[in-house]
Amino acid sequence: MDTQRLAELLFPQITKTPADIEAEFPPRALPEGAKVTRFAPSPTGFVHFGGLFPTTVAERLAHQSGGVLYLRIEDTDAKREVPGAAEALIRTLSVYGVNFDEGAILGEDGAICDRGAYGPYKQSLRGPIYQTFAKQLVREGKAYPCFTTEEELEELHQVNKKEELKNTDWEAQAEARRAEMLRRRAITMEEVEAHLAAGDPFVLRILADGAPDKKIRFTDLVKGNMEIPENDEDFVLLKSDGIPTYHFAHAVDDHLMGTTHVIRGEEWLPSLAKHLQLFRYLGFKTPKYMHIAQIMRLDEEGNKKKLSKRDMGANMDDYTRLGYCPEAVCEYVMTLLNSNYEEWRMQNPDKSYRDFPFNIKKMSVSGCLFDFQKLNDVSKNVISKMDAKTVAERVTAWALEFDPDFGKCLAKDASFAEAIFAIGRGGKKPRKDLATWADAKPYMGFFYDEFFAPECDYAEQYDRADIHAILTAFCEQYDENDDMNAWFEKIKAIGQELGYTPDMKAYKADPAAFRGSVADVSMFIRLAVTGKLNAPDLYSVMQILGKQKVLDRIHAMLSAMN
RNA sequence: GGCCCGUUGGUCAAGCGGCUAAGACACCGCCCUUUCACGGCGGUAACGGGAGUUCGAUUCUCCCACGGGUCACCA
Repeated sequence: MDTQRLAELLFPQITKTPADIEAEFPPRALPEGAKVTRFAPSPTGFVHFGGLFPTTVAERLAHQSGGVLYLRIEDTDAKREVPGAAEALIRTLSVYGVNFDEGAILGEDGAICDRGAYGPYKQSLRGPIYQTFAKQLVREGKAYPCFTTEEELEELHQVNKKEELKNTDWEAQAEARRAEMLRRRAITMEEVEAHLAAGDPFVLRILADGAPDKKIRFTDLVKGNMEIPENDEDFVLLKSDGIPTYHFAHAVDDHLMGTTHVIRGEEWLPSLAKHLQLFRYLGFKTPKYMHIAQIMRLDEEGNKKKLSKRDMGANMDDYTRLGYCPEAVCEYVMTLLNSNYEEWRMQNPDKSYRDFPFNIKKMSVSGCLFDFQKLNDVSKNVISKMDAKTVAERVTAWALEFDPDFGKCLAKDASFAEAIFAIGRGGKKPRKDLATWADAKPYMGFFYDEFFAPECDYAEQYDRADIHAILTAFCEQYDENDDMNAWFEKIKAIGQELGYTPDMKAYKADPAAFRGSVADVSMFIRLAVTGKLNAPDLYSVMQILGKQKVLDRIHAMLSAMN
């Protein structure tokens, strides 16, 4: 077959050569060791937690090494494309600290535009570039056109659609494919001309030179050394619309754009042989690869499964809605990404995670289970370090969107809200009771009459008359200007008169010797004032609430008891 | 089913031929404490199984089991 002629027949419109293209994409001038990484999403949906993972690695590696992080949109599948998805992707990533130096970025008008010298960064706009390399491959006899229609292929792969495939089906299918491949390869120039004359669409397939029983030795930066079988499948390079498949676009773009490290999920490992083959065919230097373990979830049977779109915690918007702050999510991601991160964090409690020396060697090879409990713990620590003003503002902002009734209460008086969140904040041992912004209402909602709802009654064992007497006495003696000590001394004294000891040690040693303790007295008052058995420091609560409201609530309790 | 990857406590994990097998989360107990939270102390809990290499295997090799991923004109 005259491959030179075939190339011209197939791609008459392509006049450039690969060398011309190469000249348009000169190597990057970067310092030694600088890494060029990328995020290359297909605009088919939202950002997935599993996607944030490799992306964070790419971001850290690039920016930590003085390199470049760029974004390339892999919109090679028009059928699946979701309008606006790319824009949303970029915005979400930005929230989680991933910002791009180059590529398809968001302009001031909110639309996507290119920045950088290696564009266009949308693959759908790079058709001629791919075709130039495709033409070259045809010329060299490394690729050929295939006129098999989608329907025919469908028929061939029909068995594949069924979940419960039997052994024999797989074998039969593989056999059928091999036969089909040979048939396709045997296409003659006459047949090609006839098809072309008839206007038949075709795909361009690679002419695979691999033997599956031969292995390629390969080193993945995360997975280490491995042996993978050579590729013998004539996979598609260009689809019938002239747009490349992922495999082809990956090789061409990552080469031209100067990617040094390809960071992606381990689900790509099985097609690695294809990529290696392509880089070799095209004469490109292969980048370094990092295949990152997947995040898993537990299914009904208790087995691990890849975290999928529909799972709670997959969509990054879930975290926003649940009230997790991005800093906490990033922090959690870092703990999963590098096993020594938590240790570093303990030694550097106030540094940004960006100061952490990210280390590829400290990455896990196996997939981990998503753990909300751990996220919550991480989040509590993150929030406990924020000042009251920040917490108040962010809780308010969150509530305004997801819990408007509560949000409006908070927004009404910002300094009041700030005072609420200042309780127990700061100092060496700050309260850690907020894992999410949504936790604020159950903890602090009682400050607002709208959400003040005494949630339980006094336990049976307490004498109603005692409670009544204590509350009444407290009302009589309460002085807003007392300091905490004086305030508490009064409470102790009130209790003691009725046989409620202020000496907790004595009480614990022999509870039967007393009617109760000052803990019980405090509880009576706390329940009346906050409506809850558990609340932040009662003295602070009263100071913030103000004398009138404190007395009102206690009086309300008193009359409710009658 | 083929191929590839993986397997240390409930979870995340350190370990890289010799250790009483770290640490964190969760859980339990104690202490601190007017409740809760915080903090402190302590506890329960692990090398999937079998061969081999070796004086010695969690660590190296092989086999098995289990789990995951993948087998498109999707990425």
